[in-house]
Amino acid sequence: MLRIGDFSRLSRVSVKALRYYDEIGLLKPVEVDRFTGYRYYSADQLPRLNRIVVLKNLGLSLEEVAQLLNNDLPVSHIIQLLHVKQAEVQQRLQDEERRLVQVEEWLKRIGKEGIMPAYDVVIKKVNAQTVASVRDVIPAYNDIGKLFNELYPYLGKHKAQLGGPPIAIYHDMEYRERDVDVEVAVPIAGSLAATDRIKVYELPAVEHLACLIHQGAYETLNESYQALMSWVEANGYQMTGPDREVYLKSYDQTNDPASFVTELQQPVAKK
Amino acid sequence: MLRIGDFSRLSRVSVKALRYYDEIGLLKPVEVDRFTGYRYYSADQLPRLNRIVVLKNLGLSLEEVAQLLNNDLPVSHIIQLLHVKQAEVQQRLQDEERRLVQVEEWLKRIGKEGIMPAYDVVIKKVNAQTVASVRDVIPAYNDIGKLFNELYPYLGKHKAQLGGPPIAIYHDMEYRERDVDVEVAVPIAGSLAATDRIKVYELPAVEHLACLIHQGAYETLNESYQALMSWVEANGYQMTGPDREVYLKSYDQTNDPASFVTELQQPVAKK
DNA sequence: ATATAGTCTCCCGTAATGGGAGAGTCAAGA
DNA sequence: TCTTGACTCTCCCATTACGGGAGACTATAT
Repeated sequence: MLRIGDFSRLSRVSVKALRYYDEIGLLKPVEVDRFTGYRYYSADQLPRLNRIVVLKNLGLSLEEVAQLLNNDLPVSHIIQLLHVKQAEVQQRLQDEERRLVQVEEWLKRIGKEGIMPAYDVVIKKVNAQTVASVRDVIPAYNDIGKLFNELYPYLGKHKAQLGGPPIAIYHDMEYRERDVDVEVAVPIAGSLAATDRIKVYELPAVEHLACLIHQGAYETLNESYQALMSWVEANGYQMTGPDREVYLKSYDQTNDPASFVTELQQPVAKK
Repeated sequence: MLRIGDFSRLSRVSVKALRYYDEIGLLKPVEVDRFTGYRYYSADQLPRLNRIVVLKNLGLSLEEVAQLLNNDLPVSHIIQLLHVKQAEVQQRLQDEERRLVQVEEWLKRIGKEGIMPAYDVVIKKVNAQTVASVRDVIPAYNDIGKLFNELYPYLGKHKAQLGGPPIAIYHDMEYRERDVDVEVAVPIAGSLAATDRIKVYELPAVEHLACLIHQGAYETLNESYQALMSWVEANGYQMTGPDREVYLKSYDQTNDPASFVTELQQPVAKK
């Protein structure tokens, strides 16, 4: 009979952990003194404890370890659990790899620029949402306001319930100075009648959207676009669809273009 | 001004998380209604929130994120922190890789044998310990008892305090049927006079010891040895020193050889 | 008898939220 | 104006696998 300290030394498992395993019923001492509460273990219990340690290192929770050890499950079930664990480990492995790339990217950026980077790119997912939209080829970017001026009065007239900030979608696959194919859309709740010019439909969900918040006037948007594109490049993504601008803070909330807030969104996929 | 739900939708950060960030002072709403407690955010806060998300994804704790964002630390400090994080990520990456190998090993074993594996190998570290030992070349394994019979009476006579179970160290680098160079040792606490035959010295620590618990009579030890060696092979280790047997439960505690418990220990290093 | 080392239970803390209760608030429709 | 439903608030508990520490008791050696 071994006292907990001796058993701990033999097994290299801490006393605290042993008491915890006792508490959750994973490994009970062969004997507990009814008067003093002292736990007494036997060397015979070392194999079980070793197995606990090994399974834990495999990434199983103690609850899963207990399942594997207590019932004698069918082997198929065990294999299944291990396959699940394998997938989890692979997932975490990928996560860590991505993390490593990104830490290195930061180190590179900060080393080059000598200051904290000025922008951050986040990968998001957006759900499908019903929108009312107008799409047209306009002479220049600045004419985008006209499309909104077409859309908003219509929404007001039909008392549509707005469901979020307005969005612009640039359908050209490359950059254009003029004759820009652009769609402006506003999320709406409920239903709304469409017209020739104004479509109402469900904007599909996008799984991976590289997003960057642009602060300031629209004249400096191109810098932010460049930053976004180079991030996409550097992080091993490729662009998979038309990019969007979400007007989070614009003329409707402030008159100072310097305080505008716009989110640039670029659908991407891992290369 | 955005209510927390709107801000949550725009940022894709949960309301719970936003409230938590508020609580720990990481991102406070621009305004909190003094009567209702409602939090009001501004779109201007999205860049900061994005940065929080990005740094969190890099593996920083929220406390570290707060440090980076609140003080304007010297850039060198930031770089240093990132290097630390880089090392951590690499460590976790390695851990996961090892884990993956081991999960696959288990799947292979369980697939081949059709049942739960019968043994487990654990990597341990042992500290240095003072031992009293006798080393000799004995005709056969069975004669090992004679060495103990030489050692134990001496320890008893000098009232030595025993510090753990007895150990045998096999100094031959390869397996031998006869003329085995073996050392038997017993950890002791305090000091003890040595003799010609009985040495007292500090058995050095070993960083990586592949350990397997053998249950049963010593006649079947060789099977366990084979299991241990093939595990070492399969997991990319190599043997780096003489192996040991630790007699956790033996004649001194039971008369039934079938209930003996012995730990086989093989010093190893990663290949 | 005493000193020392070991053990017991109980309670708190971790990191970053998620879940839920119960109460109050906001905006829109009838 | 009232109601309804969607939001929001605070507070409390739970998660994982223990580690730290307090205060009390126990075992063993001198």
